[in-house]
Parts: sequence; structure tokens; C-alpha cells
Amino acid sequence: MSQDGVDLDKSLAYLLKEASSALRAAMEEVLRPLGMNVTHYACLELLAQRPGLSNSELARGAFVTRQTMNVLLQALEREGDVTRPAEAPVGKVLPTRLTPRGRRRLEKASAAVRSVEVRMLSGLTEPEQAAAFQILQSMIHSLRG
Amino acid sequence: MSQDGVDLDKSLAYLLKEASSALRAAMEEVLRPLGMNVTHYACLELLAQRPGLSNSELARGAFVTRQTMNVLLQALEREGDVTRPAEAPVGKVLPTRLTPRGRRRLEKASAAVRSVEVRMLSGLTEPEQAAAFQILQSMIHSLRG
DNA sequence: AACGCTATGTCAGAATACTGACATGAGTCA
DNA sequence: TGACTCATGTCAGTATTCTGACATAGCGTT
Repeated sequence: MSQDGVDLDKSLAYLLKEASSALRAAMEEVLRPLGMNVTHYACLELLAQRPGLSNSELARGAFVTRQTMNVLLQALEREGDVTRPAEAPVGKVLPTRLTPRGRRRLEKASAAVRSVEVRMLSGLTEPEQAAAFQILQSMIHSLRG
Repeated sequence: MSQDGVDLDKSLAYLLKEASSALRAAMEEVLRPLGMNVTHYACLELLAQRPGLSNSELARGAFVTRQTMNVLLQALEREGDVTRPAEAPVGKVLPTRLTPRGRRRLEKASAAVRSVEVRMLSGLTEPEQAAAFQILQSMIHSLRG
């Protein structure tokens, strides 16, 4: 392998992508035995934190298009993990909610994902984690400004 | 919009994904006028830093499969940005190199990407950037251990 | 009221990346 | 030398996501 101290001049942008990629891979790995993928999980997690979210809001929260989220929601509805009203209570927005079954599946997935996150942070002290939090938020804010 | 202080309990994992997503979007935006995408750019940048990289190595470095990188390399070769020997000098590995044209295209792209990176880091002090570097590397290391 | 503007849900088609599989070459070890 | 393992390049097919487009609903302004 041609690995001759090449990671010395890595940019922060590359490192960010690398970390994100490693995180996603680790999450997919632990979610696969549960029959879920990352987008799957993100959707359920968002619904647990904010019940009644619309398709478009879920899409933005899970970093996919609303078309993609729509097919996922249809599958989740078919499996009985979420429910959506047949008709929109107001406007066109169909508020989605977790079913008890969905909540149970999410619990297992959350535990698995949490273990990954713990592993990711295992080499960092508490203040370092707090620093990471602020640094990432600053990056996000600057990129969107 | 239902934005009621919801980003307070965001996990570091989510923040990492969010930052990575924002970075990618910003990069795609500045690369599009140059007729390139992120994978495109990553490939050329890798070749500039390490001439002679193989298709598989480029794929790993750009976080895609080697099949995907292969079609990209064929396109880049067709456009005259890179060159690959017709036959493998040793084994099956086809070492790829930038052409002068590819190097020129990369220069413009590098400048654009660098401006994005500068913007991303604009809210951080120098020590904070150093901290970010070490934190991300720790995360990557822990996730792969 | 009427007009723009924005956002939503949805349909269809296109683009893109991935999984699976194969033959081949290099390196290792008995 | 021969068997074994691993990595590479490549082919074909599948899956997934995205882009484009449409009708419609809420909101604000005129």
C-alpha cells in the first residue's frame, strides 16, 4: 500500500467527509441486522422527537429529497411503523406519527446507533466533545451564510 | 415552520452529517460552473497529491466504489484530463496521471473549493481549527477500530 | 378580492451509484 | 512448485436517488 505519511496534509474538508463516511458506514452496519438503513432510522428518530412532521420536513431533516422520503414513508406505513391521515387536516400537509410498533423498532435502532456514537466519541474528553459541538455548528452556520 | 428550539438536543452524529452535507452542497455549487462535481474534483486532487494512483485507490480516496470511479476515469481520459497506460506495467494496476490540461482544470477547481473551505472555517480561531483537526481524526480512528 | 410568491404532495423519467460476479495477477506459506 | 488468499479491473444488471414538472393550498401585499 502506498501510505507514506500522506494523511499529514489532509484538509479539514476531507477529514470532515472522511468522518461522516466512517460514521455512516458504522451506522449502516449496526442497522442492517434490524432491517433498517440510516435514512430509515433518521426518519423514525425525527418523528419521535417531533411528532406530526410533514413529508417535506422529514426529507430536509434526513438530507434527502421529498420524493425519496415519500417512498420511504409509504413503505413505513405499509409495514405499520408510521401512520398518516388519509386526508390533509389543513392544506396539503400530511402529518406523520409513529405507531407503537414503530416506536419499538426505533428503540432498538436507537440503542444500536447510540453505541456507535459512544464509540466515535470514546477518544474524546468531555470538554473536547463540547468543543466539537460548537465547532461543527460554526462550520454549518458559516457554510449557509 | 415548526422550529421551536429543536436544535438544542442534536447529537454530534447528526451535527457531523449536517456539516458534511452543507459542505458538499457548497462544493457542488462552486464546482458546477466549472463542469465538475465533488467526486470529479476529489479524483483530480488525489492524483495531484499522489501521481500514479490506481483506480481502486482513487475510489477509496473519493469514497465511491471502484466501478463508479472507473466510469469517471474513462470520462476524464476521454476529455484529456488524465492518462492511463494501455497495458498494466505490473499486475493489473493501471497507474493514472494528470495531463497538463487536467492540472489546469484542477487549479481552478482547487481555488473554488479552497474558498469554500475558508468560508467554512471563517468563524473559527486558529487553535479551534487545530482542535477540529484532532477531534475529527480521533472520531475516524475510533469508528474504524 | 385578486394577484404573486412560496411550499407541499405527487407523478414520471433520467441519471447515478451500487451489488454481484468473473478472470487474472501478486504475495504468502507449506 | 503448488495451493491459497487477497486485490484489481471489468462486465452486466439492479436499486436507489435525483431532476423536472404539475396542480394545489397557504400567505402576504396591493
